[in-house]
Amino acid sequence: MSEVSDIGDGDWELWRGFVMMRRQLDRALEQRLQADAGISGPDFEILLPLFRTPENQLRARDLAELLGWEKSRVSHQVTRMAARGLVERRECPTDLRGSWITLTADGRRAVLKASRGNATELRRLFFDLLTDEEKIVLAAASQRVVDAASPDSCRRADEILSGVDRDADTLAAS
Amino acid sequence: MSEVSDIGDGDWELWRGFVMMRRQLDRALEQRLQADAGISGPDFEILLPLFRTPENQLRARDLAELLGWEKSRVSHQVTRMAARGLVERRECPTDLRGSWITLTADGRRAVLKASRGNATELRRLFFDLLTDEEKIVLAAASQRVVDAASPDSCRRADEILSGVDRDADTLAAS
DNA sequence: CCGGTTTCGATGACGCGTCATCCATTATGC
DNA sequence: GCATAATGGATGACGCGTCATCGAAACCGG
Repeated sequence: MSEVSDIGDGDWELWRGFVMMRRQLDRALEQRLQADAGISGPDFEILLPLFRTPENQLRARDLAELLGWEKSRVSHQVTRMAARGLVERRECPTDLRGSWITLTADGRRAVLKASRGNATELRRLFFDLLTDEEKIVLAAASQRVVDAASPDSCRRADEILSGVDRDADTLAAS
Repeated sequence: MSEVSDIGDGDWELWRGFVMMRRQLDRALEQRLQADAGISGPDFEILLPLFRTPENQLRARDLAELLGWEKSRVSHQVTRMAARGLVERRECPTDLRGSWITLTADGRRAVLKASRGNATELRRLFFDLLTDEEKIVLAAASQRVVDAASPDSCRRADEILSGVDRDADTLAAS
């Protein structure tokens, strides 16, 4: 019989810790944003690039690429945020298909209220807990995973997994 | 005007890569599950403990604690899965408030079809990309972050950030 | 036994995220 | 110039996840 799994116990342990870290981190940051500025994480992700850009406005398309979001996600998010007055949609004169997303005064206020707490929390729960060496390791690992998981390499996955879907009776243990 | 925080460029770079890694990883695993067994990540998280348990059934409460989910999340998820025939709800004789969640034959088939590809993808996109040293670093870092973000330490965060004028925020919010 | 409290779980509302679809505009090839 | 594709973006449907609320059953101190 084959192994219980081709993933070792130590690796499962690592994965579990990794998932937990993400969950806790996201939860803490989200709560801080909500308490400080009444906005969500996705709200802040949109607001920050708008705030940093000279004219406080970006094309939806650029926003999508900047954040790695799908276009439809940007559109939905902007719709919700526009309803709350954090951003505004404007037509694009040079490309009539396009639309500019611009920061409103309320949006600017929200960024300012959110930034301090967000940065502090990020430092407290992440950056301050890592040594410089660990940061380098993490950055390198992240890059490798991103490269491996990028659409280009998905075909490779299909090849690897193209065999029979033999039963995986790999789960009875814990 | 471009400075909104005390976090260095290198750290922002790290954070961005980290976020990207999580997104890509989740997306790839999700797609693999969908292609192999027609189920989602949350579906799989529910099915796996049910599969591993001797009687193939668990109390909703235990499922919640096992996964670290809220009870309402379990309830919603089970409702959706029951509608697709992956699990069944049954009344609990010994505690009339409770309910057993049981694995159906379809649910069992789904687990079997999903497990292999999920493990392979996890290895390809994560474990195989990390050296043993990197795994140790990552595990240690994860543990540190989890400890820092655990509910116990949340009060410490409030103290640290208590200098902010949070009163004005609440007034402007609603 | 009885009234308060806690636990179990379902439910509705709402924001998030993806997918499929659609339409208008712009780019491209003949 | 014109047909055809490609792009930018909006929209609806649907699953995911949280929060607040609810009712019912169990627990617990008198």
